[in-house]
Amino acid sequence: MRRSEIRDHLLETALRLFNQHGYTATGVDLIIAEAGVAKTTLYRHFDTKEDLILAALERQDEQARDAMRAFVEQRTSDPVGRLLATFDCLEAWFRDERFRGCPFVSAAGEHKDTANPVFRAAALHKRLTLAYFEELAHAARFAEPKRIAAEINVLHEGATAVAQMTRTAEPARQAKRMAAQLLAAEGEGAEHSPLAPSARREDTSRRAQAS
Amino acid sequence: MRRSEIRDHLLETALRLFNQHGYTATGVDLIIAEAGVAKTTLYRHFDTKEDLILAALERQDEQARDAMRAFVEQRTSDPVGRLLATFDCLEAWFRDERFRGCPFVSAAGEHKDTANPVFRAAALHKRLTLAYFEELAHAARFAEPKRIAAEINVLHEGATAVAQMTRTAEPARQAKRMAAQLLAAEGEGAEHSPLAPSARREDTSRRAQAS
DNA sequence: AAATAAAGATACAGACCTGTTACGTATGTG
DNA sequence: CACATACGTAACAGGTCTGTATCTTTATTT
Repeated sequence: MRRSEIRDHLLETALRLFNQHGYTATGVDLIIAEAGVAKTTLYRHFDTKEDLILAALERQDEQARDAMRAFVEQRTSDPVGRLLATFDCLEAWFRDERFRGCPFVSAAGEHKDTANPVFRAAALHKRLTLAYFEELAHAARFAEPKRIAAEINVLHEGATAVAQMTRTAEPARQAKRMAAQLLAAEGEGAEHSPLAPSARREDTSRRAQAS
Repeated sequence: MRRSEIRDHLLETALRLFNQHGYTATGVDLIIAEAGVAKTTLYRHFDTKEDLILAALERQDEQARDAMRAFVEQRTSDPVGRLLATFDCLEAWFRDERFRGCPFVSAAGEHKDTANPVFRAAALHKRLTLAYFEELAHAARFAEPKRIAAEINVLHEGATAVAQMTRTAEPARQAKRMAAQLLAAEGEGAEHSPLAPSARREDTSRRAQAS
């Protein structure tokens, strides 16, 4: 194993254990045992456990957002359809047997101080995710893309929290139906952009019923 | 201080510290120091720290649901208005400087195993809260009270999660607007009950804009 | 082949954690 | 008064945690 491979392997192992047991509850001894690596090796790559947590969160952030982007973009090219497809991505996540709630919300729950670097890393991920929703809402030419994105965001967080407690995938579908209804209502107002509004509205309602 | 008073005082202190720093991060030494009691006293009232956590969660569950009931019932007697008033209760919670996210979601985040008693206590609170929404939705004579309650629930959880990360109260108002829109749309269909539908619809849309 | 860098193994320091034990003190009751 | 009960103080047992120090082994590069 080369140096960078070991670092990657450590991050992947830590990520898995953090998601499985939580951040504080996962000791470095467990991490190195599962990774099959000596403690000196871990501390040569990361100065402290907090540094490891931060690196793991960064990696998780990239993985999660890249995965959603890829999932959504290969699903459809319709902007409104992509906004709705994000909920299918959620559903696939909830169906994963390893799903135990949002790692970033849990990180913020274990490090509640807003000045804490772990909290800030978690909050950054949420801002970047929201920015992606804004990107999609902007592409869909909604009159208020920021508001639409914030609404989608609330539905995402709500579905994730409910799924964390119930351990079912249903909240994703429910949130998707709610999103479809809200987006369809947006299309009816006069404030909507003129770009092919009737076609998109039709398309939206179709997606709302399907899948 | 009588025995029951000490127990109450310990629970209140533990509750405050758990919400401030998290469950694992709060040691019993800190709890007894803040409560001004000896360690033997704590362990005479609670066998283990987990028992203390469970008792604290039970207390928090009662307090939170009682507070929401009281808040909502003194606000209005209109069932739909009460469903919407739950979001005002949320907003007041978010405005509290001590707000650091939902303690039950955090508890579930620190004890991710569904067999863990702490997780189960947190999940129970969420089921009871959902039952209250169902009660309100039933009183509002919606055709599908369970679905309505689940939707309100998703919006509550979403607003809470977003507020946890942003530390603003805005998500409560946003979720309330979304709820108002969804509930108003419910009233328009033929599946709605015949009991004074137009009056309630009017009332609902008014609440949606106000406050 | 020698030199250099990285990883493994092991032990341990020092702090912190939960939970217990022993003993003294205050209060109220028979 | 005698006794029971509850709480306080203090020390500590036993474990776990993060992080370090020492030494050996492996692998790569020159």
